[in-house]
Amino acid sequence: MALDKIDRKILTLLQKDATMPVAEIGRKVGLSTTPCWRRIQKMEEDGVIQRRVAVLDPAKVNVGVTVFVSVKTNEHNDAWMRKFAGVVDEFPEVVEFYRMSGDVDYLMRVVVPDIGAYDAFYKRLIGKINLTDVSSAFAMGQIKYTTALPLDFAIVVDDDK
Amino acid sequence: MALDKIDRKILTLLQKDATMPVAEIGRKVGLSTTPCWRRIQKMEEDGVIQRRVAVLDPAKVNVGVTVFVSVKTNEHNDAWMRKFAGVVDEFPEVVEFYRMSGDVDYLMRVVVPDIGAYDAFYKRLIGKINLTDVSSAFAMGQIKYTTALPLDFAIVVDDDK
DNA sequence: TCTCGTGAGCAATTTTATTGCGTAACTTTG
DNA sequence: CAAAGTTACGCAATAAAATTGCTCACGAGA
Repeated sequence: MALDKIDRKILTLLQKDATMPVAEIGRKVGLSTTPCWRRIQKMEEDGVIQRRVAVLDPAKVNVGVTVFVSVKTNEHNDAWMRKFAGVVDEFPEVVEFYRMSGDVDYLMRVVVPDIGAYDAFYKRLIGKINLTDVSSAFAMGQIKYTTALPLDFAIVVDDDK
Repeated sequence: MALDKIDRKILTLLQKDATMPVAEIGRKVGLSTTPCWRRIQKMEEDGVIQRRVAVLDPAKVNVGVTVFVSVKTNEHNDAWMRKFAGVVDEFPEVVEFYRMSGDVDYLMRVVVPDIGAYDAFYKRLIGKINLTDVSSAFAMGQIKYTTALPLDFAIVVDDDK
């Protein structure tokens, strides 16, 4: 599952634009179409590349507002966590959800059109599961957002190129 | 720029899997290839669809740890904000960056291999820009992560279908 | 040196994307 | 009410890209 320099170049390109023809990717990384294609296939099979998706403009689909919701709880057992996860999964407004260390127990990122919609979401959420300590922080603006992960840390075997 | 029910169905599919052939998308939304293709083109031109990207498995590229970094500052001017934004842009580890209301001024999501790498990142960051009040919260696990935005709020004109 | 395993490339072949053209439904206007 | 324009559809042809089969070259180990 190790990635060499060419693999990482390919991934860098695909993280930016997954519509680029394999022939062009090959050209950019110094490979002909076939071996380049095979490398991509392998990375998909290995699960390094999970999927290819369309990224939409949040404002254009009317979810320009991001809210970070912190949750503290007393229920520190696995069953409750699963239930919470299940509930959250039902809400498409929740685009990210983390179990945290430290001060808060869970953190989620929620996208909505405006404050009013957030309030409606909030009511629906607490209707589905009992949450005691919830705190919401509104983002005034998204300065950076990328789906591209840094590849500088990827495991490498042979990296002389 | 309004989206009807068919457009939203198309977007739902493309947000899940952008490799699906247009013919198949058309079949699923009850349209032949051409009009379906034209709708997709239009949404790309309109910027509703921003891009198509490959999504990688964080663990497989060795950035399995997410850290949320909160920043408070006294510098509440536009120039400083731009500088900060510029600095952050240089760091591929920072995948999201928000200007916040309330308690903290900025919030960023950082992905790294481990605590040690986070510390190294932190040192590099504060070497680039003077930050006084920084607080880091580690995620113990990612329970949900999706690039798919909810389409329930999208602006609609004619939605009788 | 011989043989095997790994990657590369060329040249089909198959799949998809893209375009040209004609038709039907709905709207606007005289 | 009908003519004319606009919009969206579908079929069929064309162009582009993905995918596969086969062969060749290189380096490691017997």
